[in-house]
Amino acid sequence: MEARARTREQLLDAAAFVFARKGFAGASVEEIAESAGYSTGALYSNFDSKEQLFLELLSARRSRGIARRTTAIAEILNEEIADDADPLDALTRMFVRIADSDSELAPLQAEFWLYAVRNPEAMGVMAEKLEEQLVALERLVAPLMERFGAGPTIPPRAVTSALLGLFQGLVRQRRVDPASVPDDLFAQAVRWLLAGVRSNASTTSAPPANRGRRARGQNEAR
Amino acid sequence: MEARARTREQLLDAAAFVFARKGFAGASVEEIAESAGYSTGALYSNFDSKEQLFLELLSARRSRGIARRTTAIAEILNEEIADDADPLDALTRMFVRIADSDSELAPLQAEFWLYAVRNPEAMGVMAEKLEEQLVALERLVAPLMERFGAGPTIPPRAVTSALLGLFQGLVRQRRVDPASVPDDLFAQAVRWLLAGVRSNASTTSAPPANRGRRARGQNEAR
DNA sequence: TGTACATCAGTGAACGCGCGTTCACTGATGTAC
DNA sequence: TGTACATCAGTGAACGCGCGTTCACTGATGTAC
Repeated sequence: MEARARTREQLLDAAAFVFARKGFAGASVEEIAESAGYSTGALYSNFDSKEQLFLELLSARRSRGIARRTTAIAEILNEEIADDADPLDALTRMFVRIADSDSELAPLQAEFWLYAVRNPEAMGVMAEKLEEQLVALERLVAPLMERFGAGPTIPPRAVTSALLGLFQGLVRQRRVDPASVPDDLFAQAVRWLLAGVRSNASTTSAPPANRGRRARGQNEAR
Repeated sequence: MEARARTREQLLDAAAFVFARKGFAGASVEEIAESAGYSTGALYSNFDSKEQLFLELLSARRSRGIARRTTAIAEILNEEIADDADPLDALTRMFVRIADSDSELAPLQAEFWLYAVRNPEAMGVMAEKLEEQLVALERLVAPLMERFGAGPTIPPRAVTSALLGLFQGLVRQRRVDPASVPDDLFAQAVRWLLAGVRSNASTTSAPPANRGRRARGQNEAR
């Protein structure tokens, strides 16, 4: 690799680390440069500004991370299926790993999200990355749905969105209080979700009346 | 109300607003004080530091917001039940309202979360607030579970945690790309979850084998 | 009722520090002959 | 192969700005007599 390109990569690595730990506003370019082993001048020789460095991280790096995690999940899932084991046990391991050991991912993602909420011109890139992630995940979720016998009327995309939201929400919650989100809660919730999808509680979803129901419109004056 | 206490409240209101829009590090005390109609000195006459003001917001204000939202949900739910309508339609409205119109809640919450992740001494307070919210929500979820016929082995607390995670995850996702999280996705997912909980896919959860399964341990050498 | 004084919430200018950014410079590497 | 020069990635001190915090002060309000 060209020397210059390697410097850039090192600066990006350091930036990801420092931004995750201190936040966009809290991180100083000096700390980033120093942590990469360079001077602040080197940073400005490779990037226009602190802001551009941050955005570069979002637009050029996120895709790589998404792809890496998706293939990792796919591998584990396939392995379990080949072993004829419960494929959802794999999700528990994945969940615990991302939630606990990759401790920089969630803060950095929160930082990106806040930046995009506050700087709408960056929201487009953010939406692209989300789309990328949803497309990648859908390729894993669709077969799972079929395997679990979901009704053909259920759009895999909606289920994928829900799963991603559930995952990210639980990861954050686990950081606050691990006890409130036990290791297997995510997989457990996925089981419930898939079972629900299978039983197809689509649009009707009348609650199973466990006591006499009055006909609509007969209720007394409000 | 005492004049001093009112000043404090106004400063706290302004702080919530500015912190939500600029973040903890990005907000300036001058902007907060000015936005409340006071001088920066007034702010320091009421709070020890920018940090303490922020923490005051977390520890003294969050509870109020949680209680307010919980009772609002409870009211709507009860109303729908009294009308004998689908109680989950209410959730759709609630979801859309909090996600779209209360646009400061999610960023401020993300800001608190990031602060706590970075300053572990504040994590305790954060966990207390989460606990408070889970307890409040559980009182709404447990009856719903019963109504939907959940197996008695399913702990309401786990379902509540999952629902809160799902909700918060989808709110954030919706900010990035509203199209990926349609209005009724949250309620839809809740339906799936509750239907799954009813069918009780608890610990066993063997996937419905749609082809011959080999006995465990018979698989060829790895 | 009126006067003198005490209290204290809020003012706003001043301070000093840390930051993002700039830029004249260095020195290693490559190229021309 | 050796020499002179060009290029350019990276240096690091300097600049100026905005910020959090301080503090001597003001002036409205309440109290004592």
